[in-house]
Amino acid sequence: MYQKQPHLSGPQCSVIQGGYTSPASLSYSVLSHAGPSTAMGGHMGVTPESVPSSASHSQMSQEAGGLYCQPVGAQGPGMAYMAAPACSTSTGDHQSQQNHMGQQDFPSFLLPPPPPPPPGLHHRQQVAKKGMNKDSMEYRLRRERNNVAVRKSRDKARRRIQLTQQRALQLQQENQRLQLLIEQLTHELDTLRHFLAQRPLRSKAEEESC
Amino acid sequence: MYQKQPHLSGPQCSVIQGGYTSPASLSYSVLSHAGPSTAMGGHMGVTPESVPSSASHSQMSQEAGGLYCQPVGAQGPGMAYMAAPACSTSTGDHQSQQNHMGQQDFPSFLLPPPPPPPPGLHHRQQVAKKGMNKDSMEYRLRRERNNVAVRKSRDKARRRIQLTQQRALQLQQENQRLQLLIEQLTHELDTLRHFLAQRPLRSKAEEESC
DNA sequence: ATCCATTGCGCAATCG
DNA sequence: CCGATTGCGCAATGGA
Repeated sequence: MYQKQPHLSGPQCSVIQGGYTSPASLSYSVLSHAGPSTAMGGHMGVTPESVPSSASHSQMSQEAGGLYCQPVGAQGPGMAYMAAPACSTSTGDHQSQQNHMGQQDFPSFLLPPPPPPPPGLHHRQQVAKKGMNKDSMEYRLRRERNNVAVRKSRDKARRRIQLTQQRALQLQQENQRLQLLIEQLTHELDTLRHFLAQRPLRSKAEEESC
Repeated sequence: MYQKQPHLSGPQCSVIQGGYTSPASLSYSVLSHAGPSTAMGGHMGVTPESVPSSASHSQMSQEAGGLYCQPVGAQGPGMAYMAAPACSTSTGDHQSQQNHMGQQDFPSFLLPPPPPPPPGLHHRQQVAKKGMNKDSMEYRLRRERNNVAVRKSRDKARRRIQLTQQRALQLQQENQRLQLLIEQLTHELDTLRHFLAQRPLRSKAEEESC
């Protein structure tokens, strides 16, 4: 049932273009995170399901990308929309960050601008990752492979969740069954005990005395 | 612990820019969908969890966006990478589709080029949605609200899944407990029965006969 | 008609 | 280096 198309609004050209926004966005702004349910803490230690093995991870990845170069005088509190057209070139796009909320409690420039060089990582690799050309064949191959992996992983997760759900249901039914059986047995036992109570023990010796 | 920043590869300007790709992408190409687990059908009728109320939805949204204007002579089988730079303007971006795989079993142009006008939808609304300026304040507000809702919904789902998991565990333990109790009762009952079997019923009449 | 809730998807970071 | 996970934002859609 795949290969469905929603609308296809714009020009529908056939380009990769890969424009994106994820690596940025302050996310969880005052307005957002403090709001909903358990408020803070959110999806912290909440493992998605039984999660066969991994259960810790880091749950942090691309959060505040646009932390730097924040308009010092952000808009009013609660929202920091900026009508800037675009600062990165067509190739260097992505990471456009929504910069929700806008201002932190403290100037964000104080944070370490360049990621502190983690020991053990080859500079080459870093550059290779960061300088990766979005139009490169290798990049697209990587993306496609990852997309496949993601879909697979999510299907798996869905199945796992569904199984857990079914198991819970079956266990509940089994529980009812067992509880009923226990009631039955208990009743039977009571009856038997009552029956015996009415006829005190009568040993063979006693019987002989008759 | 939010407000973390990953790397900030590019220029890190503070723009919304909203470049994105989702609405397109053929997705689930020969290579992808046929591959993983249950292959086709995938996450079809698999409700994420117990899903309090909604359980049908349509599970289809933006799948084959770049179906049209596919390069007739796609690359080889298995991958359809295209090194096109970008075709949409900075404002009309998003929906760039990866057009994985490339060619369908049949020329995709045969599909209805313009989305068939769904009866019941006002043209105004369509335009309002599709022509939405990515730089508009309203758009950003909508996006941010939705992002908040999405985070909330996902937190909820995580909690629900976790609860189901816990419930299954508790039920399993309860089951063991009940099963043990049943064994006990059954044994006791057997003992009692055996005891009675060895002393045939003795009515009062019989007793009097002694 | 507007708003929130869900859901599938692709991206990037990270884990194994 | 590669696949598996995971958090995130986007867009479509369901539902009130």
